[in-house]
Amino acid sequence: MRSQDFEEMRRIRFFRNVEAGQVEAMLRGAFLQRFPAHVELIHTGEPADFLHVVVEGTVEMFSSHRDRETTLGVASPGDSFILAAVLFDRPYLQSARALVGSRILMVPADSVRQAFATDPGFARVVAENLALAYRGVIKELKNQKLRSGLERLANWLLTHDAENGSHGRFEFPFDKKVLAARLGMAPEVLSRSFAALGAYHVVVQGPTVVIHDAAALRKLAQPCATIDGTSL
Amino acid sequence: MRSQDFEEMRRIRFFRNVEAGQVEAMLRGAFLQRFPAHVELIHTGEPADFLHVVVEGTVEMFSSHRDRETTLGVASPGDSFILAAVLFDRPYLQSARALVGSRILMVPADSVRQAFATDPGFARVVAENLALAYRGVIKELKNQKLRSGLERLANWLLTHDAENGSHGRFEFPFDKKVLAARLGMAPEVLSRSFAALGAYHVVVQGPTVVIHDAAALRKLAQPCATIDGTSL
DNA sequence: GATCCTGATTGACTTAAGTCAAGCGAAGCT
DNA sequence: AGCTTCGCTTGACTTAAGTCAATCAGGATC
Repeated sequence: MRSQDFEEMRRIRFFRNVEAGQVEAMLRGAFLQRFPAHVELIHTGEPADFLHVVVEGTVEMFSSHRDRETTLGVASPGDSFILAAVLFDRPYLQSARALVGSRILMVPADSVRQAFATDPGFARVVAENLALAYRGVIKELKNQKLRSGLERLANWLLTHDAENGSHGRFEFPFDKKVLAARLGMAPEVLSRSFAALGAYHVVVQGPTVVIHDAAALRKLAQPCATIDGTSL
Repeated sequence: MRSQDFEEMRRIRFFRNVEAGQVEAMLRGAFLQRFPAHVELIHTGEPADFLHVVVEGTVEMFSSHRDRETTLGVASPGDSFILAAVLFDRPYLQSARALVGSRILMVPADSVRQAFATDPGFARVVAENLALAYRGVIKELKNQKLRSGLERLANWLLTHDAENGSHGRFEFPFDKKVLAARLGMAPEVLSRSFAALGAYHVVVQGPTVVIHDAAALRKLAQPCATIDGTSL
């Protein structure tokens, strides 16, 4: 890794509140790698060799079983993934692929475990990350089991709009079929769901969405802090 | 808490590998409480006042939204719950109710946060618990999104049998309607699924199940280490 | 420009799962 | 005993979602 990269890495969310010495120790053996779109970074079942942190780009976490595949989440810059597997030396439960060209920081598992064992501050950061990740998955599970496809879509639109300035209009950050997998439905069902949202004054024109009546959409979506809250 | 209880609590899985002094500090302000069956211990959305640890009994973790309700997991003796919420002072994402009369250790959230901040050993234990919990939910989410109801049931039967000595025969540890919620299906669907498993030589007689042909059931279930593995 | 892609949409149909209602049977009560 | 209650099952039906196939639109390529 080049020296100007060090500075950039140290600003990453994941390394905030971690002792400078520990960060450097972890970065020493680390790689900063560029992956083209659609490339698979890690594969379910393999041993956890590196902790991955998204520096730039978007990474889809997914998993397959038999002939089915589903998306479990999408990682954005600043997010780490497969931390739990790395820490306790377990096989990955998820696969990851770059959705667009991405820069990924790869920290050797040993360094992470070393830092975790010796630096209580880092252990705290790790626990916080795990707690947040855990709560995120719980929410996703509730989202999945307690809502219909249309409701999940409506809520996704609302939270995505809120995360992007609440203009009531935005572009899709990835292909609609990725969104479909993300929401746990077939692409065709997503199409039909968009059509159904016409009744709630949501208009989809190619890659852009306009929410003309947020109140109506919210009435359908019934957002809930213990499922959607991006903050809690 | 009585003094003979202290000894019992210190043997709990959750307190293994934690400094004796820290354990005592946490237990000092703790309650050991008995809850009758069907009583709700905590409720979604409330602030996290106590860390709960199951000493005896079984606790169902669930959540409701609109007019729907679903079971997110079942905690057995030795399991703690809502650790993530307690640690970072967030509202509960799940509700909990006793399935049978249960003894629950309740540790004040402050004590837990205190121990987490001061004892690196405890922080490590906490991170391990969170990592395990996280991986558990990821598996549950995959189970939910990648398998049909019948497949989920088949796998539940296999793992439950394995956890109870692999005799190919066991009694249900809770009502079938709880199992149905656990598996994410209506009770009626569970009934029909049991009927459908007749073709695989699974016989259900009231509260007992007999698996006559584990190989056939396994062929249907297609168990997978990255979904079912109780160990990984 | 013509051609290929790939992603998205639409229609017709199948399948999985939920719902409603009725009936059964064991546990518990008076 | 007679009764109720509750959990479970079964049947008939509805609804949500998946599947298959055809079509269309926009970008790339040559």
